[in-house]
Amino acid sequence: MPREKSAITPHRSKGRPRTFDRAAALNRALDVFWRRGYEPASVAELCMAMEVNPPSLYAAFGNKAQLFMEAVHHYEKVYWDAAWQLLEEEPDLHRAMAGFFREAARILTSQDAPCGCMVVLGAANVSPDAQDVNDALKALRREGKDCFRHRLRKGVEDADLPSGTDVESLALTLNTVFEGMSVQARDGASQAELERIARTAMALLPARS
Amino acid sequence: MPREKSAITPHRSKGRPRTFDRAAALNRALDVFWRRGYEPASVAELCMAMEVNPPSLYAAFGNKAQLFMEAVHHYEKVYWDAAWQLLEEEPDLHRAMAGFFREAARILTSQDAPCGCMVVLGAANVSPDAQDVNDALKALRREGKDCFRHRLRKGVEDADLPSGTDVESLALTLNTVFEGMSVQARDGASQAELERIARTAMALLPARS
DNA sequence: GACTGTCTGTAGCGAACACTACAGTTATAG
DNA sequence: CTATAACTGTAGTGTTCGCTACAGACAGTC
Repeated sequence: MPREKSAITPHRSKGRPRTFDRAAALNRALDVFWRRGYEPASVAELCMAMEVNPPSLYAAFGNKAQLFMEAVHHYEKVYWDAAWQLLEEEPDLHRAMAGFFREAARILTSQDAPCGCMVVLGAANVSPDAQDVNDALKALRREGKDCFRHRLRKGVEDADLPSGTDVESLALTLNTVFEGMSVQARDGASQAELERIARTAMALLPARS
Repeated sequence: MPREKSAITPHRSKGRPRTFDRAAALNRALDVFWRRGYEPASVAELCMAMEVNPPSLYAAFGNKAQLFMEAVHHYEKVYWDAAWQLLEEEPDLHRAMAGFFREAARILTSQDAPCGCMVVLGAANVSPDAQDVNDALKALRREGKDCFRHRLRKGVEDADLPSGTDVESLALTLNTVFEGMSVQARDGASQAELERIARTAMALLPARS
């Protein structure tokens, strides 16, 4: 009965084995980065939360930027993959969009503290020397926009939207609402408020012709 | 012929007069804060841009946080006051909204570098010890939301909108689009793209009943 | 057993941060 | 003129930042 990951990752190589759970530590780091953002999260605070000393952190994750990227990756996988998949795979476009936004409202308010989406706000203010981190998040934001566009295009093909629909403008706008919801969430908007925003924005989708 | 402010503010008090133009220095500071955000803008960089040494900065503006607040205040006054006034005073609601968003698209792309709105993104990631700065911006964001709500309510009273209009949801959503536009702008969206988003979002406004 | 490689905690590196002590300068007040 | 008060540049302050040198601990390999 092989397990994918034991609590303490087993070592088959030489050397002293790691004494902490890498996956658990990554989760703790994600929590800190999500709440604080990239730069305000200090390595000291990360170490505290991860219950690890700096040398162990650097040995396991490289440096702060790499740890952040890995945390974002994990964040996307744990929190958003299902939502994006729902958007893509639900056959009916209107239900797909409504479902995605409802899920987004849930995720954006799932933390006990209000922090919005890590991809949208996690590296909003960043020194010029950490520009690569911001660029990576920017690429992820672009992916989100592309998902909207792609799904809307499919909606037109499926005749869920009128053939004359301005897919490009609609994708841009829905993506803007989506990213705006992160700002709202960080300002303390409740799940119900975010759902209301989402439901209102759904009116932008033309009915089946 | 009294001038409101001479290039070098005249002193009627004792002591050595200031040798730099306070207003001009504030403008330079605004520029730095706008591009970089609150925390990544270092006092050293601010001093460089303002052509002033640290002691002069602190004597004239208090500290970094106060300088930032004053810069934000100035930013609001110079860039946004006219837009909010247009929103409030243009009699026709649909024209008021469209005008405001068109103006917003212009302002958000007016800098040579993409940076979005200072109120929305200027202190997005901030250490816990600068929380008061974030709180102040949050209050300004709330004001914006209230402006939308107030204007929409007036629109219903003026019969520019149907009497059954859900003003609250509409205000929340338009404000979300507005704040989302800042994220788009920082990601490099052009004025034309922002206008397209705005025009698309305008479809949320019900026609005169 | 000796050898080797990786992880561990301690302790501290240089750099950058926001901010200021201080002495000198230049204005007004009396 | 002297005294006082505000601003000036130089040259720092203490703190925090991300990161690491180092020595000891612990594993597999021979």
